[in-house]
Amino acid sequence: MHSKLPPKSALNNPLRGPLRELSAVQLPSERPGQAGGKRDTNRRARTEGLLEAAQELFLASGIEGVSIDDITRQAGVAKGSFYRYFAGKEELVRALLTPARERVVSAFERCELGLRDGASDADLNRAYLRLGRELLVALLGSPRVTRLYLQESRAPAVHARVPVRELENEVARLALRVTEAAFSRGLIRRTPPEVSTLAVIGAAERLLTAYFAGALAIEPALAVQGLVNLILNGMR
Amino acid sequence: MHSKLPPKSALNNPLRGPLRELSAVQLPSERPGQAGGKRDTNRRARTEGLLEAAQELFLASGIEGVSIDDITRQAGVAKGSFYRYFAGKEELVRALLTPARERVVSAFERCELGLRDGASDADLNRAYLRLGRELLVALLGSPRVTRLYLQESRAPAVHARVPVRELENEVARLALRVTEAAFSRGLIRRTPPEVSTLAVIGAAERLLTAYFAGALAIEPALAVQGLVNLILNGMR
Amino acid sequence: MHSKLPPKSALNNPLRGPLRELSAVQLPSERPGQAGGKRDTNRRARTEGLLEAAQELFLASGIEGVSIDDITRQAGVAKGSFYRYFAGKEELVRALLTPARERVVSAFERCELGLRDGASDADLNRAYLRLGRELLVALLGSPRVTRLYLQESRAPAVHARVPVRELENEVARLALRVTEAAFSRGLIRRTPPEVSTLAVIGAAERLLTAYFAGALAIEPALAVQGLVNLILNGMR
Amino acid sequence: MHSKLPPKSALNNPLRGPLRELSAVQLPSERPGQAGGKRDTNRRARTEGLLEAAQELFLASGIEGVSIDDITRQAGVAKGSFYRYFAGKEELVRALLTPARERVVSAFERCELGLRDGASDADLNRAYLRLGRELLVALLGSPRVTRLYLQESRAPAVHARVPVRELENEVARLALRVTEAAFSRGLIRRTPPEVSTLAVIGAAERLLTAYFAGALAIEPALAVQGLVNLILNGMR
DNA sequence: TATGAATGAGGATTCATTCAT
DNA sequence: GATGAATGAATCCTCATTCAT
Repeated sequence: MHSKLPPKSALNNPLRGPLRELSAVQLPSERPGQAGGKRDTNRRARTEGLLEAAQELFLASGIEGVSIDDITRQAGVAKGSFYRYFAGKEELVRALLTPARERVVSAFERCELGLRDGASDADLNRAYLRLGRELLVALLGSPRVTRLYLQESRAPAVHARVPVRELENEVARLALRVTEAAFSRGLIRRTPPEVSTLAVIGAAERLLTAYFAGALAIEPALAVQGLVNLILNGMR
Repeated sequence: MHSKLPPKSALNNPLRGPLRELSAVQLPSERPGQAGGKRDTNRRARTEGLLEAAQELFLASGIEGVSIDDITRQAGVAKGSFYRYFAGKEELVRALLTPARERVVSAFERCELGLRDGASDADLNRAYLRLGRELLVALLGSPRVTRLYLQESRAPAVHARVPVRELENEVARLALRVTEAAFSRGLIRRTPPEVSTLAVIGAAERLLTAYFAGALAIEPALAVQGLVNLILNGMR
Repeated sequence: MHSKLPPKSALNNPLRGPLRELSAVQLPSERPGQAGGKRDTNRRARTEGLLEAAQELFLASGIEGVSIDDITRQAGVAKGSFYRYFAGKEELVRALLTPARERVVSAFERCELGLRDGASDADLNRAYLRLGRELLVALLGSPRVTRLYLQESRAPAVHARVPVRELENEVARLALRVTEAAFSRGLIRRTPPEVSTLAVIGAAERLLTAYFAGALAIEPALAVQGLVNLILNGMR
Repeated sequence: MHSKLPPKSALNNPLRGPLRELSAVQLPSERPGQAGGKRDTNRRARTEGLLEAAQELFLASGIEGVSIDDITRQAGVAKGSFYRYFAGKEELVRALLTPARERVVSAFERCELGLRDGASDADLNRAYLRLGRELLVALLGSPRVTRLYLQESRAPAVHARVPVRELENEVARLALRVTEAAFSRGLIRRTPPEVSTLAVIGAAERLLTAYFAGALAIEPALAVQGLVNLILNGMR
């Protein structure tokens, strides 16, 4: 079942190439030239260069603190070229989030299914652990996108931050569905589903933030374990 | 148990006066005119007007999305007047946070003391509940500052956001000390202190965010109860 | 003949009090209060404080680079008070120049008289030497005003620099009259009066500038001697 | 003897094209477009237009009295365009001075060489006359830059005036070397080199200033002759 | 298609001057 | 009289977006 996960080393080691973490860059579709042809290749290279540059800069200065000029200068392309690839900063942010978003969504859906099938406490335990592990893999597999999400997902949904907030809403919605699935089957009792859902999300996000900031002494995998323990069994 | 909480109306209804939530505006002291004189009154009114305007705008557009022009226009004062009261946006943000910061710090300190004195599980339970309640009072007593903190405390510490991140660091530090106090007394066992501290902070912040966004169906006091239950006893 | 000159030490040593070099500060005349009374004393103190502050700042940053704010802050008075004493920066500059201007004018006039009376080459020599000496005394007796004049007298006559340029014109006019007096008596032959006049002025100003900048290794008195030698041997 | 001087009309009449006096505008080289292509042409035109506008305005109001807005308005370009061509006013001033600076430096160097080779009094006389003539040609060939230099070279070296003061220092240094060359060969005796150097510079600058102000009745070439006479007869 | 030049609105900050206290 | 608060124009500089080359 876990055989399709990337090996552990891929999670902890720095990624080799720039933006290796982004699997499938989204491109406008109605373009001339064959897929894989020279034009297509150039277009992809440009797009990835811009995304990579923007990603780096966003993490350093925040989405709002980075100008198109900054991005194109960092990417080494002309300013005018930016607008051939993205309608604006908001579209670029959307493109930046899309691959990770898809992975997170699918992780949630798979986990939800697993949760529906389980029945015993052990099943619940296993499902939640898998939820944590899969999300961890998804998030740590795109560390910079994750950091971008973490740092921008709370600020007001204005301008280029809109797609981040959309993702934030989607995550909350997906997570709530998971919790409600568990709740409806009587596996969770004491806490209202909204509360426990948001609490878990908040806890996880805060731990991730600390991890990325280097402020968490322990391994993220252990932190997940600790978090799941905490969630399931409480502090005592 | 809830008798010390502010009445519901105070939490959910808009505050009457501008910035009622800010207790004591910080002012430079070496100014002419008697305290309480006309000049002093005008000065305080201006300062509060600017803080109030900035607060409103920050919540709507984010700190970075609001210009000095926006603030002075909203406050109804001349652009140049801003700089008589604040050295820049960063200083204004600092002034905005200061009263709440002090209240939060003192709440943490009081709670830490209570925790040190307790010995039994019941003591722990009580101390944590009081921690939650006191912070809740502090935070919901300054709802807009709290929202400002929540929305800005994750983004990069650049420019005017610096004071928010400073506060964020301080909160994490204070909370960790509380947890370590409990941990050192053997009241918490299973989870490393950093993990449980950050998890609780993250959970609380997320719940507050949802509450302020109107996305939490239940009362915040109940949510706190639920959160503390969750923390202490786990989901099961 | 030299008995009325200040002693040498007064020329070379730094002046003790601030603005000691300014003898008679010009004040608006139709003010209430007796001359020498408390009001009058305060007024003079304020005026001198502002002039002193302005003088210092002008030398450091140029007349145009200094704001009213800078001056009042440096003088330790309220900004509004400035306008009770001066109509604006231009008037302040005028007040700054006036005492030195009067001294220079009278020096020129005395020298011109001496030149008209003389007949021999020795008379000419003496008159010119005295001219140089008297101007030197006048200029080095108000070193900061002199520096201000030197640094501002070439730039366009706009705004607050107008009075400096007026003085510059007056100096050129006075000097030309001196030269023409000598020329008309046949004491100077080879060079047209305008040329020699302006040449001498320019040379003297440049040497003074270097002296004040600390770029002239020799004593100013020796420099004058050298300059007069240079001029006289050339002009005859 | 005067045959190599520019004809009178060239000196007194306004120059035909804009900034004809500036020989080679300095441009960043790593720009796209062929040299001489449309882009290159436009770029040069813009640069010259800005320099020309600034030059005119600087002479009228002084460097400090002219804003970037003034310059772009006068040049007929958008405000933002200024910064594509110059990092700021200081850089523009530097660009304005550079061609003239190079000409002056080379004139000094050639003259110094000539002076080293000469031996007799006649050689000295000739070398100095040539020095005067060459500098005159250089300075009157760029009359507006010369005027700019004259009007700004004494004021404090702040902000955009820094390059002017740099040039002023360089001129003094070069001139001193010339004088020292003459001095070391025994051609000048009575006056210390610093004094005579600065005196000559000051005299020449003052005469030029008067000439440009229309306050010198005689021809500049004659004035130079007069000045050299004055100097040489005095210095020997 | 790629480039970077052009634009002018918008941002922060300063300033001279007036005026209420 | 003295103070410093208020004002809004002015200044420097940046930015997103468009467009000629």
